[in-house]
Amino acid sequence: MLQINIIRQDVARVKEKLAIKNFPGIELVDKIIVLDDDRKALQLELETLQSKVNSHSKTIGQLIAKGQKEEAENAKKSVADYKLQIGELNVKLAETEKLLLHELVKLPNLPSDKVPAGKTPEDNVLVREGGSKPHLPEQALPHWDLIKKYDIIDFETGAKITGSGFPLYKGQGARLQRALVQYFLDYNTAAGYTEYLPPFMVNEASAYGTGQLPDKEGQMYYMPADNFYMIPTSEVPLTNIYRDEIIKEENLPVKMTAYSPCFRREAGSFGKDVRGLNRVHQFEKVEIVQLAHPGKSYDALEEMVTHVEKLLGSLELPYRILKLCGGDMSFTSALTYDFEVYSAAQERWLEVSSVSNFEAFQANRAKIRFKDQNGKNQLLHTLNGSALALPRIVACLLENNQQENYIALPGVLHSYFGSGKIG
RNA sequence: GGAGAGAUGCCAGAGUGGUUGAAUGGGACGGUCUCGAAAACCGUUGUACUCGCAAGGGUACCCAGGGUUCGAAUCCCUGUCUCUCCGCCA
Repeated sequence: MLQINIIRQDVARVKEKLAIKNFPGIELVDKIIVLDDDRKALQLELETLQSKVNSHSKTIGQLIAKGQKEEAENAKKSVADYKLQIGELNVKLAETEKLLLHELVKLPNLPSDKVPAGKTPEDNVLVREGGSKPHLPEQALPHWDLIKKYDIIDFETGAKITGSGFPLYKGQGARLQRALVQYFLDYNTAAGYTEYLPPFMVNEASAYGTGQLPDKEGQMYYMPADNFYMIPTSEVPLTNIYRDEIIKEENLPVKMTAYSPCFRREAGSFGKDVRGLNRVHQFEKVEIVQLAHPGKSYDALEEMVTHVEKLLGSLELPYRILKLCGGDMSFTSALTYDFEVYSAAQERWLEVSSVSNFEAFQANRAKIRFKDQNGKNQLLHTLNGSALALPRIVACLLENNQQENYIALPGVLHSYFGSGKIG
């Protein structure tokens, strides 16, 4: 959520920035400012009355103490009138605040100055490419065939147990998941990230704090009996660790990593994008999150990009890094780099990580702050990225490394996997 | 799931209807003393919103949400969480 004060400071700039994100409701900005003006006026009126009630009440107390009962009774009567007005104003103010918040949460984060203009993924800017694409033989198989050939992932039985998009990993397939998670966590903690194992369900306040609610409600699995949401990413519990907290400046940046399964309803997805491991309802992911000083968040972002890049390099997968254009960025992000690996058998790029700086957008809603050197509380910047999401990494590992009778695994995984190959 | 106890500032912990945004202690910060430090002493030490050019005001907040009252940290209701006991259980 954008800070209302920042919007008010430079309305023209806010509108300009929203245009880069191709936000269709620019006029919302003016509406919000009018609502905020109303709010201020109502608040002033209300507080003036409350102030009167308070001072009268004090007087009444003193009168009673002196035994002047009649004067006290008269004073009580005069307060009753204020109380009526206060009641009405309270209702109006609450309505206005609700409306203001309702509109304010509709505004996406402002893109940073570094974000290129553009509308579709074609407008994303290629930052770097790395690794080399393998030359596969004619009869190379896509991963959905390879998993059957080696009997390592069973979608049909997963569908029987739960439903479509809930893969059942088996044997070496299950072990590969464990090996990758372990490797990623070790890699992240070696870089100074503190490892967590968070709850996989969160309450409403947490889902709201990181911005999953209210706009992405339909994408989460929901448990009505307890009002819990299954996490779509461990970013949610990790970031919410510091919700409503004030961090000491010397403890910045806060660097966290966690493995978790991720649950996504993916309502509305269809077609070849969802084939095999490309899009599933439950998948494993290791996430990195940073809470950074506002002046240092873009350095932190670059650091995270390098961190993920080296990790992909160590898996010996062909990758590329894209800087997302305004139109392809998420609602909450100020700057995002996407990491894609090349799936040789599908002959397409698959997104495996997305590293973003949210600036103060999440922190404003979740009230994540630090005390600066002047003793003033300031919002932090939040950043996160995947390091890494497993399914598409697995798809590429299988496809790109397929041999006639086995699948070769990159050297870094051998000790974790207990073998150098599948099959 | 059943029974009971509790939730107050950075921490501990008073406070059971009237200048209480909150005693006291600890911590932290500033100062005095000291060559320096410790000790001692003095002082400072919440957040959000809002009015104001400023100085300086106002309002709200003692888990959360309602209620009673002229007035609530204090009384009532509901919820959440924590602890203890019982039950169940990997």
